[in-house]
Amino acid sequence: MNNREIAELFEKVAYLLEIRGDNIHRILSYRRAGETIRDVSQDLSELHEAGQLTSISGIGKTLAEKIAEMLETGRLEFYERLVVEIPESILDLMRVEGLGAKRVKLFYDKLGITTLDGLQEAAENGRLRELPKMGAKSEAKILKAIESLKKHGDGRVLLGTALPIAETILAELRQLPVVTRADIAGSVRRRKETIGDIDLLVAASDAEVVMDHFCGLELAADVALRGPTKSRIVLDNGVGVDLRVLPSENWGTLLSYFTGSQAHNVRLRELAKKKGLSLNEYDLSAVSGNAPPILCETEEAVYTALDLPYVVPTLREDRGEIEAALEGRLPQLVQLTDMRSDLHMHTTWSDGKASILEMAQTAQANGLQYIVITDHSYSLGIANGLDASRLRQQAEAIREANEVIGPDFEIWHGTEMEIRADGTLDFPDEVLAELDFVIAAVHTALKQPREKITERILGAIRNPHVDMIAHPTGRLIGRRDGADVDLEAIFAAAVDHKTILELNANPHRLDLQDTHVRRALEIGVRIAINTDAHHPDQLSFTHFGIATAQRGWATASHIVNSWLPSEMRTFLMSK
DNA sequence: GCCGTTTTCGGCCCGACTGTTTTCAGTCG
Repeated sequence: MNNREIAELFEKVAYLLEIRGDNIHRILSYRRAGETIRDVSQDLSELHEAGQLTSISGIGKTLAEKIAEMLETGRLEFYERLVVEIPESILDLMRVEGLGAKRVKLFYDKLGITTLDGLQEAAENGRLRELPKMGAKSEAKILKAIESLKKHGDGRVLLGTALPIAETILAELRQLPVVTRADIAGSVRRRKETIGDIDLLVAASDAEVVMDHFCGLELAADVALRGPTKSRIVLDNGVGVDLRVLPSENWGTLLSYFTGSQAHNVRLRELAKKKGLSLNEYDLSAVSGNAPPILCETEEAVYTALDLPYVVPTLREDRGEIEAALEGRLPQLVQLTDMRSDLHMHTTWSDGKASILEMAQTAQANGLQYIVITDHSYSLGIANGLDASRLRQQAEAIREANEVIGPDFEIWHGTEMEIRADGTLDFPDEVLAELDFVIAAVHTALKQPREKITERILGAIRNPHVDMIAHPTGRLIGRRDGADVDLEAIFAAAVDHKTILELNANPHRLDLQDTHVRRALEIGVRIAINTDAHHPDQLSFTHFGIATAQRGWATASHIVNSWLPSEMRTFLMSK
């Protein structure tokens, strides 16, 4: 079993224990273990072999034994015993919004409901309302939630989808005269790669006006709840948007609280507690005595009150940032303004939508100093890939574009060359030698067994002409899992051969992902943040890559795009 | 089930909203 499968099984165990009515803290241990394991970039099997499973925070003796059992046997006896007691299909019911363990258990115990369809039928036939604490309204809500679940799934969307929506709504609310402050909070602010709910905070002299406007937004397909300080609308795509209208004198604690993550908040509260303070969304108050509560108008003030340096939202995941803050070793994270290049983009020569010059001019307007044009190579026929002859014609076109754009900007010539299914490359060394920068990538046969696909990529890394591996796992978030590659081996080889690995900034990819970046940097891999733009507009994807790099604790010195053209040349010469 | 500068026991965050109650349980974040 791999990390993801182990994480999922622990999360299922947590739900089953919850339905069974087990101790809440035991349940949370399993749930947190699942969440933590999703964040671990190293393979659990490696940690197991090294006897280091319990070095993962939240994994103690018992859970380490269970992980070992799953790794060695591919099964978890504890889970198998649980599903004898409670049918596995019941877990589907927990995915219905508004249903938790208590009601799911009630439906099972009293009506024998074990499936989503069974629940829908019972609701349609008015059988749920006969149960204690249930009524017609609850029944209708459940039907609606089932419909939404069947239509939209769990409703997680890409950051690239959620962020523009959040910014649009925020901009509209800011136009209301009563609004004095407005911010995005939650996972959008932390720039998580996928988003469950959009969280917005507003300070206003009249909450009612804001709520009216919010619930009446054209985007709102449905108003899920409406209170004096909190409302929630649901959009056509199934995404929920929560709005809280709150006072501004304690904006710092509010923004901090609603930005999360929950795990980070828990750590902050523990720190507060050790100082004899209680931290909630409203203030920091003394646990005993009658000192007046501390109001924080800024987040900086919250961290200062806890004797911590400010922790930026992209780090707030309880992945060691609290410890680093306490010890004064928070990283100086890479910023958008550090970027001087984009090393991966396409033009009309292959499957891009704009000319070399259009891409270059947009990149220059975005503040870059140089770019590399990297159209596809010929075996990716679907993308109109270039053969050696067209590649040489393109070299001429790039020379011409350089003349037009003038001396303040450089257009380099490169390729995004296929690593074919058999591991061979699309161009021979003598063709690659003519290029300024060579990317190699896999786009096909991503389902190959681990050893085979890993060896394909390792082969490319070992080729002295290959400067970078693009989107190393090939994942498309929510659509396609990445290839089963041995990233540890790839990171080690990338260091040995001075091969750059890409953090692809396209919001569908974000590959390497944040946890991979973190691990790669520990090993000493050089990372590039590139847009892989197929259109000038997509050159603005860089900020998604920056956010992901920050979530991977990257500083400017880790990111090769911070180098001057001359520095990059020197590096490439040294390979 | 985890964890420890209150360390091997006893904590483990807590407030808003809804629907069903007649004072609160369930769910969510």
